[in-house]
Amino acid sequence: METVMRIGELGAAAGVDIETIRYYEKTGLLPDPARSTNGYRAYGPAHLERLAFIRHCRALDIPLADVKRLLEFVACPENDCGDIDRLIDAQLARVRARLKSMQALERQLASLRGRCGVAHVAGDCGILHELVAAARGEACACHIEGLPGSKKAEMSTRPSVRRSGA
Amino acid sequence: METVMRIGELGAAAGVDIETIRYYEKTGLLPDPARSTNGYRAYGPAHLERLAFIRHCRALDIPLADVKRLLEFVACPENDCGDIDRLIDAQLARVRARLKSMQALERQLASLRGRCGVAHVAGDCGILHELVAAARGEACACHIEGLPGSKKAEMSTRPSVRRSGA
DNA sequence: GCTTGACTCTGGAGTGACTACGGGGTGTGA
DNA sequence: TCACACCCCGTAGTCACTCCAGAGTCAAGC
Ligand SMILES: [Zn+2]
Ligand SMILES: [Zn+2]
Ligand SMILES: [Zn+2]
Ligand SMILES: [Zn+2]
Repeated sequence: METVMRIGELGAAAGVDIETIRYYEKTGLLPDPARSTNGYRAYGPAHLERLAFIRHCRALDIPLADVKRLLEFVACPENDCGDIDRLIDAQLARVRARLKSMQALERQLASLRGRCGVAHVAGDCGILHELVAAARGEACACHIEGLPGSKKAEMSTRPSVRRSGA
Repeated sequence: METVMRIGELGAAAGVDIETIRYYEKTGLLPDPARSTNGYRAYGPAHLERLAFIRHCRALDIPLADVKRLLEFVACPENDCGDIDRLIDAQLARVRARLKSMQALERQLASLRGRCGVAHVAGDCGILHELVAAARGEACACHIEGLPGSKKAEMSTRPSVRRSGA
């Protein structure tokens, strides 16, 4: 059985949009595939595996630059693995920082949502009132003026990993 | 007391980068301020309040388009507040979805990090092995092929709200 | 008077990871 | 022959900033 795929088949097999595959190729994450006589990309199982690896790393929110480095480790297994550890550590730290601020966010939004009673005019909406009041500096940490060490956790990029169709 | 600020003062007062302020102006979130004779922007306290409102909403990860809508409600308090509720509900749903996938991410990454033992060659690194194995489809939900309802929670944009210097 | 430095102005480009589009070529079943 | 699905390429758009170059403005110091 010859497992030669065109881009659409590869995309369907991996659950990845074709445009994304071409993007990975353009940015050097996927090697340039062979071409059929008509110019269509011709992929083999190795491409599928590599693409799945990339998508799995992306599902872990690992940035493409780091995925590239991981792929180099896969290609060169004789390299030192300390860098892999550090990479995953950094990723974990990023995710934990985001997680923490997400939790704070969730709490704030949940309490905010509870502020809207029966009022139906925006001028009487508790949500809007709360937002305006908070912006004035009451009970909010997002815009304290003279605070020295008031850095928020950085948020980095979004993973998203959405698949188009089954 | 005349509280007329130049852009740098406004930025310092609100803890916002000047570039960000100009960006908000360009995109219509902040109204075009008056200009001094030398062409410098001249802001008043209303601008500061509006900017703080925007930053507070951004700290809640509310996208700028929605912030714009909220500002319209502030300007027109006679409008129906149902839209505010729905907006906050949607935001809360987004945040909760992200939170959930962040938690899953944290678990996956934490277990992944534990995979690296004493090995110092990438070829023997448990992390890399696990990543490759997971990409092949073992024990991972990120790239199941025939699953019908396998949509991942969408991740939307990042807030970041970082302040430059106190 | 001249220089230095801090501040401001403008328009434009870059970031990450896609996503969408326009204008065309290819291949197959009716 | 025609419709339609698939493929090609290059470019531009998304979001919320962030950075830059090149120029103008202003007060203080010498
Ligand atoms: Zn996976
Ligand atoms: Zn309400
Ligand atoms: Zn706030
Ligand atoms: Zn290791």
